[in-house]
Amino acid sequence: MKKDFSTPTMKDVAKEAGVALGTVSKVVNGLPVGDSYRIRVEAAIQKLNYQVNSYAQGLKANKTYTVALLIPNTIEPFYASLTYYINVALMKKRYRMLLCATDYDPRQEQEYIMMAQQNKVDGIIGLTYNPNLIVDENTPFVAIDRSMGSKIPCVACDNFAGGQLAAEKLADLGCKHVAFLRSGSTLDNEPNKRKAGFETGCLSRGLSYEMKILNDGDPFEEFEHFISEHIHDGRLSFDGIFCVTDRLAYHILSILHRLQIRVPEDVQLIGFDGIRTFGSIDYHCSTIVQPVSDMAEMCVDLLLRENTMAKPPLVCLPVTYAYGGTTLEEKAPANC
Amino acid sequence: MKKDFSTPTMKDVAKEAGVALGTVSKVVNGLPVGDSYRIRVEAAIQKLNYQVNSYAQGLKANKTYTVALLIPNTIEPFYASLTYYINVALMKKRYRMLLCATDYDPRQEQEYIMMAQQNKVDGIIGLTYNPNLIVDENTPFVAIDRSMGSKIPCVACDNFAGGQLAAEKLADLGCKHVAFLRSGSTLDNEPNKRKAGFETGCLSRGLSYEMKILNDGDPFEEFEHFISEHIHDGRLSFDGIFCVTDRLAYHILSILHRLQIRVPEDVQLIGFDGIRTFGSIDYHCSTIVQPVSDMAEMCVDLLLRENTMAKPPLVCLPVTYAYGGTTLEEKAPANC
DNA sequence: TTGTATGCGTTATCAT
DNA sequence: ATGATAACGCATACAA
Repeated sequence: MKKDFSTPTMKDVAKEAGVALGTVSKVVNGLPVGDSYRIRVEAAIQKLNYQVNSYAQGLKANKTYTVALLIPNTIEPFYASLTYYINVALMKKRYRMLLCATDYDPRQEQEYIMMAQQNKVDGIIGLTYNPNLIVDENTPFVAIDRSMGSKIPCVACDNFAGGQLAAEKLADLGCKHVAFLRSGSTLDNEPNKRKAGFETGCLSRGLSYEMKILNDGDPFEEFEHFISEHIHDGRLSFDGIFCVTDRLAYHILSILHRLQIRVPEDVQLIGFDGIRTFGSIDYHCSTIVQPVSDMAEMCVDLLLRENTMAKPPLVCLPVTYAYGGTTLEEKAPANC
Repeated sequence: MKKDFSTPTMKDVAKEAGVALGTVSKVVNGLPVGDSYRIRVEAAIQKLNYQVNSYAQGLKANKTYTVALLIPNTIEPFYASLTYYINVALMKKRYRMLLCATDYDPRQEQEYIMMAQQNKVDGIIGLTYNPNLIVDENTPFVAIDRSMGSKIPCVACDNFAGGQLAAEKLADLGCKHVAFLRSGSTLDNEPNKRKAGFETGCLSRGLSYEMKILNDGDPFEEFEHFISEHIHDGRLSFDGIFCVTDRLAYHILSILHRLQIRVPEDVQLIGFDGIRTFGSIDYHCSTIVQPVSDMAEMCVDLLLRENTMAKPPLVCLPVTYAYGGTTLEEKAPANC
């Protein structure tokens, strides 16, 4: 019994064109071939609707033009945006992307890494939460937002400068006493530098500040308690807040509304991340903007760079400030 | 010259364990093997850190356990959510996902399809905008939100019922004269049924309505004109609006704010999609909720279903209504 | 220049 | 039950 319904192979093309197998391979790969042969082969390819089998290619060449992306999910705007831009950056270089949504689960992260290795990916880009990931020595790896040792490059925005910038902005906009709010992973990662940057900025501008830091398990309600405690005679005792993410800022905003504190009149609010899901019209809050597209390109560049020696252990990309309605401003930027 | 730094193969394991190649294969695949052999092989696998090569498997078996997802991007909440849940549904069945962000570009869509076919994917799930996609007959395909002929199943939410539900909700909440606003692709797709459903709902409830429909190229500002034109003596001439997406609702909301129209006091607003990126605390507007997770599961089920005959041409999944602050409500649902 | 033969890592069909 | 061998589709070194 012969294969019949299956997709055509090079052998079929060769037979159809009346040439040898190697000749077809050369035509497909753009290697020099006599014109008369080339034409016949191309005609046969058209006729049979032939497409190369990347699996056979990959097996032979030990290269798959495939990269795995490990990311908690694609729903939170920062992850969603990163995923998109990394996909675009890979596509530009004609690489395919294996998406691995890990749900912050260290076990799933490890499982996906093994899957990727079995799939012989040419590299892995990972924003992960497992501190002891086991990843094969000869599978290139680029980490986002977390240092995983000097052999693995880490790409992040300049989180420290971002915190500093937030403090300076609040000072510029007239704040005197501010608060720093943080929740999220206590894992040793780059975004944690936002706090140190903010403190540095406050000190250099003579801003006094307090901090409320929630650890992983803590209930979000604690932020509401914290804010309530700082209301005396209907007035909030600080006039500026820096939230470690836009997500948190969004949450704080709803608390403030509920407590009848006006933003930005009574208190100004700055978040961090700066993703605008619907283009320029869409913002929750003023924010420190991560250069997501640049970070994505950098990840891909570093990952696919041949020269292993030229891979720096940490790359910090510059952040910017963007107005978003929760700070006072000379004037709001034009919409649309 | 021998391979040396490359990853170990079955042959290496066989040599290490002192058994034949076939025996290793059996152990790896869980086929019956003598216990003494099994133990030696497993030890060798451990020692060498062996992992199967899915590319060799795929070549042999003509099955790759890989599915491609074609989606415009992963940034807009509905697409982001769909991507995530499809990834989860695939993972459950131990399938890998090739992410293809197409940017609404018909050419990229076609390119990605060819790439997927060369990659010998076991199937393709696509939310596409190219009406003449060429896709190989023997590559299973499931479409989202767009019918592509009776041979290709289409998965969507019940868009007609959703439009109807929106009209009924507005009627229940006291509206008398409402508006339908729409922008987006004019391509013949399932979401376009929202309009017909809404009209049907209005008629059955005796609601009068007007419509403003923007075509692909039209500037968004037209919505602002439309609304301005319907303000007389500071009052809007309709008391309810149904927007064809949450994205549009969000935009309309900011226009209404600018025009000093209060929501929901002066006019109630219902959108469509219902993605909450930050969990339950996060909403822009009241909305008709698509069952994204169910849609994702359905796509995967249909795609991987062996029995080709059992694939219905169109599957519509039920929608629900969710309060989100832009409609009057008996009381807001408890947060958290 | 074109054709032939071998091997990539695996699975499956054979004998043993 | 285990070991040898062919085949999957392609690329390439080598022979013609």
